Amino acid sequence: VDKTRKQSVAAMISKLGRLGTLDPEDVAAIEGLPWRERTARGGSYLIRQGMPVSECSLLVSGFSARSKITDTGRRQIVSFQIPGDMLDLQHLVLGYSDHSVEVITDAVLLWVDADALREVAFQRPGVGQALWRDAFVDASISREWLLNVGQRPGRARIAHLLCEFAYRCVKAELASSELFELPLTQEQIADATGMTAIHVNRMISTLRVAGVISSRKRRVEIRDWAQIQVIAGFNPDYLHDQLTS
Amino acid sequence: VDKTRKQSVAAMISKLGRLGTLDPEDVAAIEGLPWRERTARGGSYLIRQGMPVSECSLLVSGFSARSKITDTGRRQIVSFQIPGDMLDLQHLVLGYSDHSVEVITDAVLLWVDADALREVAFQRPGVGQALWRDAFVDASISREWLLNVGQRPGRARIAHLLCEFAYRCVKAELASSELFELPLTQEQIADATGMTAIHVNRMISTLRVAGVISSRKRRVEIRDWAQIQVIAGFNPDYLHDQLTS
DNA sequence: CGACAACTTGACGGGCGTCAACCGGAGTGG
DNA sequence: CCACTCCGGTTGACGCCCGTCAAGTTGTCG
Repeated sequence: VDKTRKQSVAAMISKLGRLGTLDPEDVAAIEGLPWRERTARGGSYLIRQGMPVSECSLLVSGFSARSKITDTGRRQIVSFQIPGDMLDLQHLVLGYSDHSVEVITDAVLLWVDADALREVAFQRPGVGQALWRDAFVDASISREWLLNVGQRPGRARIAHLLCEFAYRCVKAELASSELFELPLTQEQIADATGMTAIHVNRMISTLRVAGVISSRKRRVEIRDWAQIQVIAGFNPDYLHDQLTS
Repeated sequence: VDKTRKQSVAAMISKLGRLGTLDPEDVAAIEGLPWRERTARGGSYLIRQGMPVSECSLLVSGFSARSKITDTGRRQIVSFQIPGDMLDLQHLVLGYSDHSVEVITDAVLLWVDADALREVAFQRPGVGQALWRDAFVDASISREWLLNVGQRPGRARIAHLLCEFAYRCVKAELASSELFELPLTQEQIADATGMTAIHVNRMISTLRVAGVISSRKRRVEIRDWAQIQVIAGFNPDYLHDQLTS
C-alpha cells in the first residue's frame, strides 16, 4: 500500500512539474507532506456543497466532477477533473465548499491537510507558483465553459466538451488523440452543457451520422479531428498548457 | 495626482484587509509597490483576449467586465468587477490573457508589475492569502454563473444577476441594498446571462409589473428583496464573504 | 434470465431567438 | 432653440431549438 502511495506522489509531482519548475528541494517538500491515500467508488461524493472542508486532494487515477444545484433541484456540472488534477485547491484559503465533488469512476486520491500544504506553498515559491497556475487554469476553464453554455448551440457544446476532454487527456498522456475513454453518461454530458439528456442524445447522433465521431459504449473515437474543432469552435489557448507565460 | 493615488492605494488595502488579516508590515509592503494610476473611458478595452500581459491591476472606481467571444462572434460576459476588485490577478502566473477586459464606465485603476506583486505575495503570507482568497472567490462566482446560465430560466437569470450585483455593491459599501446604480445596458445583461437583449427586456418587464423591481434609466430599485431572492434562487454563500473560513 | 440503468426514438409544445418597426432621451451642430 | 442623429429601450409577429412526456430498445450484471 505504501508503495502505491509513493507512485501516486510521484505522479502528482510530475503533474506539478509541468505547471512550473520544481527544484529538488521543492520536490522533497511535497514528498514530505503527510499525504493520505484514499480510494473512492464511482458515484460517491467526496464533498457536499456547503460543508466545511480543511483538506486538499489530488486525483491520482479515475475521474471526478464538480457540481452545483439550484434551489429547484437542477444540477450543473461545472468542471471535470482527470488524473493529476487538484480537486479542491480553494480550501487552502476558503473553509466552506460552494460546490459538490463527485467521483464518476472508481478513483484513487491523495489527501493532505490544507494548512500543511499552504505552509509549503508559501515557503517554497516554486511549489506555490505551480499551485497558483493550477488554480488559474481551472478558473480559465470555467470561463470557457460559461462561453460554451451561454453562447454555443447544443451540438457545438457537446463537440467542445469532447475536444476539451480529449485534449486534456492527451496532454496528461492518458490517451491518444483519436480514441479515448469518455467516462460520462449522456445525462452527465447534459448536466455539464446545460441541456437535457434527450437532446444530448439527438446531437450526438448527428455528430455520428456526420462521420465526425463514432462511439460505442463509453469509448469515443474522433474520426475527423479537424471538423469537430470547427463545429466546436475549439481553441485550446484557454488551457494555458504552454509554459511560455 | 499623487494624493488621489494614495487614496486609491488606501482603498485597495481596505479591500484586501477584508479578505484576510494584514499586519502593518503587510500594508507597508503593498504601499511600497510601484503602483501606477491610470484612468480609462467607459467602453474602452484594457486587455484583449490572446494578448500577452505582465501586469496586474485593481479597479479603484468604476465598473468593468471580462468577456470572451466565440469564433462565430458571439460574446459572453464572464464576470463583472466593482471598485476594489482585482481585474487580472491570473497574470501573476499566466502570461497570456484568455479573455478581454472592458471598462464599462469611466474608471480609475492602479497597475503594478506582476513580478513585483508576486514577490510580495510570497514574502508576506498575509498578502498572499488575501490574493489567493480574491482569486478563489472569483472562481466561485464563475461557477455560480455557470449554474445560472446553464440551469435557470431567463427571468431567474436576470434576477440572480441583480441580486449578486446588489449584494456585492452593498458589501463594498457602494450602495444601499434597495437602490443602486446598475451601469449595464440590456445588451450587456444579455451577454452576461446568455440571452438576447430583446428577451432580457421582456423578462425585466415581467419583474417590473410584478412589483419586484422598478428601474428608470440605469437606476434599479429592488422593491421586494425577499421575492427577488426566491425568483433568482439566490444564496450568497458562494460569495464567501464570511471570514469564518 | 430477470432487473435496472443507459440509450434511443417520436410527438408535441413552449421559451426564447430573430426580424422588424417604433419610441424616447442625450448629445451635436446649425 | 430646434432639427438631426444615434444609441438604447420597447413592442409585436413568427418560428425554431430544445424541453417535456412517453414508450421502447439495448446492454450489463446479478
